[in-house]
Amino acid sequence: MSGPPPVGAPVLFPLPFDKPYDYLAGETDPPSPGAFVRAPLGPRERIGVVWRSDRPAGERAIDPSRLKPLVARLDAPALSADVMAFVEWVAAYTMFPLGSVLRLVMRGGDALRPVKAATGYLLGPGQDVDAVATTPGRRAVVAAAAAAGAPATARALAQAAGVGEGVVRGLVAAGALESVAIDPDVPFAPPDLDAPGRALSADQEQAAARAAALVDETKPKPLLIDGVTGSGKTEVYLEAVAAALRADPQAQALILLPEIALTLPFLERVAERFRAAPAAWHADVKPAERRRVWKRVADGSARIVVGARSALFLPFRNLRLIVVDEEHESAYKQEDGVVYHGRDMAVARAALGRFPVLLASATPSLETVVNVEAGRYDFVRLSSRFGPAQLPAVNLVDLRRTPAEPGAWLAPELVNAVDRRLARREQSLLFINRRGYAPLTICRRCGHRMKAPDSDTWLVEHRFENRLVCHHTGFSMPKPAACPNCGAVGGLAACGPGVERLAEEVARRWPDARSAVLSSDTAQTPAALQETLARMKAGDVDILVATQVVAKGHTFPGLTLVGVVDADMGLAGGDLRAAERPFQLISQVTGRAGRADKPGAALLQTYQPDAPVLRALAAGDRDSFLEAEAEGRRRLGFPPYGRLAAVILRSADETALKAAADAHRAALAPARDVAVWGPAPAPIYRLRGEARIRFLVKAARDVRVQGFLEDWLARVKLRGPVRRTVDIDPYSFL
DNA sequence: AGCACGCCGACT
DNA sequence: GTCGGCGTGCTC
Repeated sequence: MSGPPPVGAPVLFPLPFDKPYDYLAGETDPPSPGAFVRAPLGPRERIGVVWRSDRPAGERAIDPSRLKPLVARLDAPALSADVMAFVEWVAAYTMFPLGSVLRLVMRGGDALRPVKAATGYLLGPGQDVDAVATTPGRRAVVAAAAAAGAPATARALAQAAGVGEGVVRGLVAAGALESVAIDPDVPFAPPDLDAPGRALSADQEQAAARAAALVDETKPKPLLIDGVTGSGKTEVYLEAVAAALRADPQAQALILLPEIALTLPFLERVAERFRAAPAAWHADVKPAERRRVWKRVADGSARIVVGARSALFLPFRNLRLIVVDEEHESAYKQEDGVVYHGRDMAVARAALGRFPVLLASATPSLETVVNVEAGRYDFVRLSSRFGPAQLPAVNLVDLRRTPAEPGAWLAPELVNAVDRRLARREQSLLFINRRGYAPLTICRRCGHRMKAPDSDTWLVEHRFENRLVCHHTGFSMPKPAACPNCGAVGGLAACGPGVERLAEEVARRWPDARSAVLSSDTAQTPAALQETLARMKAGDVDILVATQVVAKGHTFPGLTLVGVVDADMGLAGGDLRAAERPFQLISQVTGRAGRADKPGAALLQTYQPDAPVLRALAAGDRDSFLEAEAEGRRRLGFPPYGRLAAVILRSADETALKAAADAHRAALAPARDVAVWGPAPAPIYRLRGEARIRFLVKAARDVRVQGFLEDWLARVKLRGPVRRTVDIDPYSFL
């Protein structure tokens, strides 16, 4: 039998495969790259994506007789060439399999399964609406149905009209509303691009114009929007979003935020600016809404997406702008599964798509600052605060000279400062970046420190729940009455302060003040968190005790004092950003004070008042801090002046782990401008029952470290129960 | 990721 | 003698 050769289609699956598999496609009208298809894989069928077929012919070593035909083509918009190119780039950069990266794109891919229709309602034709719209509630529903212009669900109508669903059903029964089958994944309302934004200052106006002008460039550079807290970065980049969407009626824009900053008030702010709710994508979005967002991003009708880092992998049809807010946040680093940095991937995504990316921060990362200095990024600076607010004066409290009383954590100077605020009816914020009651529990009798059973981590007491919790693995246990080591009863003592313990001290010192605690803890629901924030904003809280959940874009008009209980936190860590992070965190927190017409003050308690980080903070001198920090990293050849990658070996079997580490060491071949440190035990050696050993690869900036790693790791055969992961540009060294 | 195949311990 | 542990390898 002869004839035209069978038409093959390479299909990539959302599985840890590093290449697509080939299938037989129909000879007429074969599916084009990006199409979603169902194909047999082993004993079952899977959904995959038709991938680009530009691989060299030699790679297709498979016997053509083994090719199976595709089962079906799915009725979904094809993945854009942009997204496919991004998947390939991320896989190559992070050294994770191509299919694992595709999997990130297909999370929310329930949207590919057919859903049963929902019931929508619209005003029945020729009905005497006035006759049945007899109550205010009914009239409101009729008005909402008329305003919707398209069939809407009973729930949407009831919500719009501010009544219960029963009212809607009543109108249906009365024949005023007609029911039709609709897609349950209702489209997002289009943004109103003509709606005026907030009034802008001259500074903001200029920055917004710079950002908006990038939309017309064919190969725009990333733009850093550098401005102190309260300088109005959000207004600026929302104008750029408007410009991008106006320039192209199909364009989509993505605003990335660290998960923790992605709050309802922020979404409302975007909704207010564009008179339409944006699509939101973060961990708390429920499955049905995820499906809706995914589908509407894929068909291009969701034009503004606000999301956490994983939103980068949504199947945008025509993404034309990305904003990375709080660019410096380490929360952009994804540590599980495919390891990537959201900010860096956003920059790559924009470069591949040749569209602008805006990085916004009050305390830009050193990486970004260096990119600006090297001319790879542009920047605009918003120097003055909008309105009358002034930056707080920052003073250090030297705990060596004026310590807190035994069993307390607030030094006299800070106590007095709070007293003065209370007398003036102003608000204070006490910041401590430690959740729980006490970071360490120790037996007074034998000195035993309470550890997680399967990890080398301290257990943190949470007094509300009376449990000991590991903040790294989530392990928790009831607080025992007796020491598990020596059996002494009642000897377990809390060591050091956590947010709960500080709240206890506040309640003891100022029993008549209205105080509140803000922490991202399991004991607090998101709703409770929002409520506390609202009370703080309204001035109904005198003293707020908070962890870093507060160090984000909230504004508290009555706040005039920020006390940082332990400004030394993080200074001692063995990590290369040890100094940078507290600087950013403390700058953000002190940025809370003095938003309105009252000048604010910040007091930082420290045992190391001479540390460069703290001196820079007290002097309000970000640039000299960054300069000192840059110098240190340059000397060591660390990022951003050099490249860093970590290779982590994990196993429950320590003998096998050590053997694997030795094998890796032995397989090393010297390479130009590359140094490999290790094997060394990871700082937390045991985690979740696995021991971890780490190599650190340091390379010059112009070395492709991935190539070095590929060569090296290919020479080591992984044996037995040892797992290996590669982390390009590691952040946390844990 | 699943799922099957394959070679060593305690059970109806 | 088998059931089943999960290490290893494959899926076009």
